[in-house]
Amino acid sequence: MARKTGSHSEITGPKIKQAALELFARHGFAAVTMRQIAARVGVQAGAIYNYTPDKQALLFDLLHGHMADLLTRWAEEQVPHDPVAALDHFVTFHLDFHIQRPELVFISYMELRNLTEENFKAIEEKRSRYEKIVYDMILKGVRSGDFQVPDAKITSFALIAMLTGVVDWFREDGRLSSDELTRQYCALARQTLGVNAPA
Amino acid sequence: MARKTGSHSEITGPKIKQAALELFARHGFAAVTMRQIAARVGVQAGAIYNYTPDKQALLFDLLHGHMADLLTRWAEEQVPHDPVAALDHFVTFHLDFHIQRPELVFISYMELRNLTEENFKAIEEKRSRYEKIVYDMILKGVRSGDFQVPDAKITSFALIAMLTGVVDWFREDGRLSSDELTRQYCALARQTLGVNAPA
DNA sequence: GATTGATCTGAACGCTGGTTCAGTTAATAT
DNA sequence: ATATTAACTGAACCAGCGTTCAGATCAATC
Repeated sequence: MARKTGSHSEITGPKIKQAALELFARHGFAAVTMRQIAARVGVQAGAIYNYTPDKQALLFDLLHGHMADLLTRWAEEQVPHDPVAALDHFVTFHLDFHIQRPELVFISYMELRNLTEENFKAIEEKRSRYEKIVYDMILKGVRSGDFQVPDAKITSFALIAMLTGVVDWFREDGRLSSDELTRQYCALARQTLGVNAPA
Repeated sequence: MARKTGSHSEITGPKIKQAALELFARHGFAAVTMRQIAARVGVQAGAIYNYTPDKQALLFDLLHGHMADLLTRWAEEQVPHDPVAALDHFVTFHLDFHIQRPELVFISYMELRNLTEENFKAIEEKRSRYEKIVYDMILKGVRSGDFQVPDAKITSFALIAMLTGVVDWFREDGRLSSDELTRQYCALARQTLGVNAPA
């Protein structure tokens, strides 16, 4: 046997990415073998190398695509000028985007150390760009007097951490709908940033 | 050659744990080999098996010890009755404890999936106990009217995430001292929990 | 200073890992 | 129908894995 009936690169390629994503998320990059990925696609291990130069590239493509997607989507957003409205908008966007891709979020945090140095830098650069967006947003609100925080930098980290941490426990079929979740977190974020805080 | 000069189990044992901790934190459990751990201790791989039955136990001991330590320390704390003071006290304790053990915190989150099911349950049980402490603290403050939050459960997750996230970026030799950090986060946590929020 | 037990070496075991590639088959174009 | 190309198999390669263990050496005791 060799080529399978109905085999197509437009099919197999994405299938491999998806299989790799799921397995990396569940067991971790280092613990997953090329043969496991292949088995999930229904193919032999060697076939994967028609689609990726090596295992490392498989991981990098996932992470890089994720970050690129995040930045592109944000760039397409129409951000309100009012700082409080902008905060709500960001919280909604961030939760929405991350909740839809729990596995990618997971491995983007967990598997950074399994990247080569060069690949790591590429991801880190994009991550910093995103963090700067949050930082700038907070700074703007602080300057306008809408936000009141002990330290803008710390608060930006804290905000991202508390938002992104949602993927650790949120389930679509759980107690809260994603709409409710967003509403709750908008309120929580406002409090954290000291909206309406006593002067 | 066989036994090394100056070899002692009281020395080698802890050294192995420490080496495993550092390497697991840096490269991930699955990516670290017994030979790497041994090399760092200055010993052959076989010698490790005088101190641990296998690699899995090495990981579990680290995680289990960490969680046990956390719960024990907290049990020794004298928690104030006033909800706001209790919050400050918790934030201080949590940051302090976690900042002193960044590697353990790291692997306690990252390497859970590399535990056997049985070992995982043991850790998870302790983790839940800790989360319940936070949840109860928040609930108490909400009932007394000192805190105002959209949802106590969500807020407990958000609080833990934003506090624990500190180990991702905090460095002892950075811009902030750990004292300043604690102060900032106490203020931030108060805001997040809606202390002094308008009714 | 001889004996004994704790501590470690060094080599080996069986297995599995990522990766390669010559060969085979399905799809496509002629 | 035939030729060509794209997709995949299956087997192999070798390095490295966790783990074991007989034997060597040091430290402690008497």
